[in-house]
Amino acid sequence: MKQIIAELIESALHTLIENGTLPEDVQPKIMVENTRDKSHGDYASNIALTLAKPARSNPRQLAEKLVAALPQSDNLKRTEIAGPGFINFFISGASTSSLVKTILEEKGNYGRNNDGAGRKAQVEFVSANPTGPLHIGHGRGAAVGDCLCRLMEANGWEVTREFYYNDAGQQINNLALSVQARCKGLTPDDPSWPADGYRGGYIIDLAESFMRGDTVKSEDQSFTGTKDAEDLEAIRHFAVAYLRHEQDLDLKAFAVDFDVYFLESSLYSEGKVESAVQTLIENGFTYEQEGALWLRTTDFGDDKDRVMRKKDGGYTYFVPDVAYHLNKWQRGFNTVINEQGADHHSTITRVRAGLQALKADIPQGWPDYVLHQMVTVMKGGEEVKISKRAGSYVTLRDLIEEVGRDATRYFLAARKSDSHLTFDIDLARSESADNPVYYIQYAHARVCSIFRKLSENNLEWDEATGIAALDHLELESEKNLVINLGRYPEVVKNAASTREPHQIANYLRDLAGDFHTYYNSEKTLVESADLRNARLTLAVAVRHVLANGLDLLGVSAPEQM
RNA sequence: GUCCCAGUAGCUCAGUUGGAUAGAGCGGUCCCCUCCUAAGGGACAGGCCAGGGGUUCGAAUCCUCUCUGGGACACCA
Repeated sequence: MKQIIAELIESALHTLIENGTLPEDVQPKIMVENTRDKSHGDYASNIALTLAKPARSNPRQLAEKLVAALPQSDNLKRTEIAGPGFINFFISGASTSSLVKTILEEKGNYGRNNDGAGRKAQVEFVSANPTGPLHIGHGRGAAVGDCLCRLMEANGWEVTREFYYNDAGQQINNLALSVQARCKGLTPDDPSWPADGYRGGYIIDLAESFMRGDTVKSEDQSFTGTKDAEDLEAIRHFAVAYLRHEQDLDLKAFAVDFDVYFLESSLYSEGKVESAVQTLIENGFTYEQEGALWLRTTDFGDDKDRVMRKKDGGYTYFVPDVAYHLNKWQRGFNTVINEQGADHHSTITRVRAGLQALKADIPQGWPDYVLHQMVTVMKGGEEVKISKRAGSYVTLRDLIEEVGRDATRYFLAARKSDSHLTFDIDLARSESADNPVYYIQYAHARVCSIFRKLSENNLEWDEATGIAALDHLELESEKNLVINLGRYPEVVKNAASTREPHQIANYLRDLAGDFHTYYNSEKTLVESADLRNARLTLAVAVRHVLANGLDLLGVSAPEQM
C-alpha cells in the first residue's frame, strides 16, 4: 500500500515538474509513513515539507498543488493537508479487501519476499567453547542468531547455520586438567588444584563418567572413558566429547539446529592456519620483533599492531579466526553474519584487518557482526554471576525447564540485542502467565477458539462470502487491524536488513493488542451472515500473520491455551 | 588514556531510521464475564526522553562536549 501511494506521489511530482512548479533537478526521496494518530489518516507523507525549499514555496501551498496533481485511484478514499504541510491519505474499502484477500491466498507465505534471490548467507552463532554447559548468555546468542536465520530465509536467502568449536586452545587444557584433578579426588581447596581450573559441579559429573568408562556421543564424535586418571590426552578427548554432547542437548531443548559444526582444530590439522600466515608474510604486512611475529593491523584502522605468533611459537587466537573467515569466503558466502557476545567486539577490527591483508578480494567491512550485550541474571533479588570457573551457574537448560522454551526464546530475542538485558528468573517463573509471549499466543488461540465455537453452533465459514463482504468491515478497529496486517511484510524486510529480530516481537505484540481490543468490543459470530463471514475472514488473516511472525521467532502458535 | 554499547514512567523495555499530542508490559487506583477463552478489555495516575550546545520547517532520534553505568583494549581464548 505504501508502494502504491509512493507511486501516486511520484506521478504527481512529474506533473509538477512538467508545468514548472518544481525545478527539474529535484531528487525527491518519497517517504510514506504509517500514522500514529488515525485522525491523520491511514498513511502520511512529508513530501511537501522536504520539497518546499527547492520549490521556493511554502509547504502547504505545495501540498495543495501536489494533491491536485494526484492521479485517480481506487485505493484512496480521500486526502487532506494538515499541520505544517503533511499530506494525509485515507485508504478505501477496496484496498482493505484486496489486502485481506492477499493474506488468505498467501497464508504461510504472506510477508515473505525474494530479496535474497536464493543467494547464500551464513550465520555463525553461539560458538561456545566446549568447556561447560551453555549459559543464558549463549541462550541470547542462540535466540537472536536463530531468529536472524529465520528472517534471512523469509527474505529469500539460503542460510547456513554454523557453530564454531574452539577446541584447540588453552581453555581446553584447563578443562582437561580440572577433570583430571577431580578424577584423582582433588577439590578446588587442595593446594595442587590447577591454577585456572574449572570449579563447577559439572566437572565432578564429568570425572565420574570418565572413571566409569562411559561412552559419550556428540554431533560428530564419540569417545569412551579409559578410567585412567593419568591419561591426560584421553581425559581431554572425553571431556570435549562429553561437554559437546551436553551442549547438543541444550540446543535441542531450545530447538536450535546447526547445519555445520566447524572445528578450530581442523584449521591446524589441514594447514589452513599455516597457509594464511604465509600469505600474510608474502603480502608484506608482517614483521618480527622481540622474537614474535606481528601483523600490521594499524594499516587497516587498528590502534596498534597485533602479535600473530608468540615467542613460544604458538599463534594468538585471532590467527585461526582469520583463516576460518577466509575459509567462509572461499566457500562462497558473500554474506556472513557473526552473532557474538559484545565482549568479543575487539576481535572485529583484527579479523577484518587480517582478511584485508590477505588480499583475497574480500570487501572491506566483511563480515557483518551482530553483537549482543551481556545478560544480567537476577535470582532472589540478587545478581547471579555466571562464571564457569567459580561454579555459580545458570544454565540455559535450567532456564528452559523453569520458564519454558517459548517464553525463554521470546524474552531473549524480543529486546534489541545491543542493549543490556536483565533476566529476572523469579519474575519469569512466578509470573510466567503474564509473560508477553502468552499475550501473543493467546490472540492466536482466540481466533482458533472462535472457529471451534462456530462449528459447535453448526455454522461454517464461507470464505467466498466473507471476501465478497469485506466492505462491511467499516469500524475503526477493523480498519486499524487491516492497516497493521499490511505493515507485516515491511517489518519482515526491515528487521532482516537492520539485523534486528526484536522488531518482529514488537510488531506481534502490537498486532495481538489490536486484536484483543477488537475481540472485546465486537462479537465475531453475529447473526448477519455477510458480516459474520467478513469478520471470520479478517480473523483468519490475523491468525496467519500471528502464526507467521511467531514462526520467525521460533515460538509455537498454539490453537488452545 | 583509547574504542564500543547503553542512559526514555517507580521497575523491565519499545519508539516504524528526522515527523504531528513520546508508547507498551509489570507495579498503583478504579471499572468490565447472562456475552466467540478474563492468559483478555477499558479508564485514571505516573515523563526536563541523563545534561549543555549545535544542525532545520521539525530532534528522544543526526553532530559535538560533559556526566553516569556496562564491556573491550595481553606474546589469554
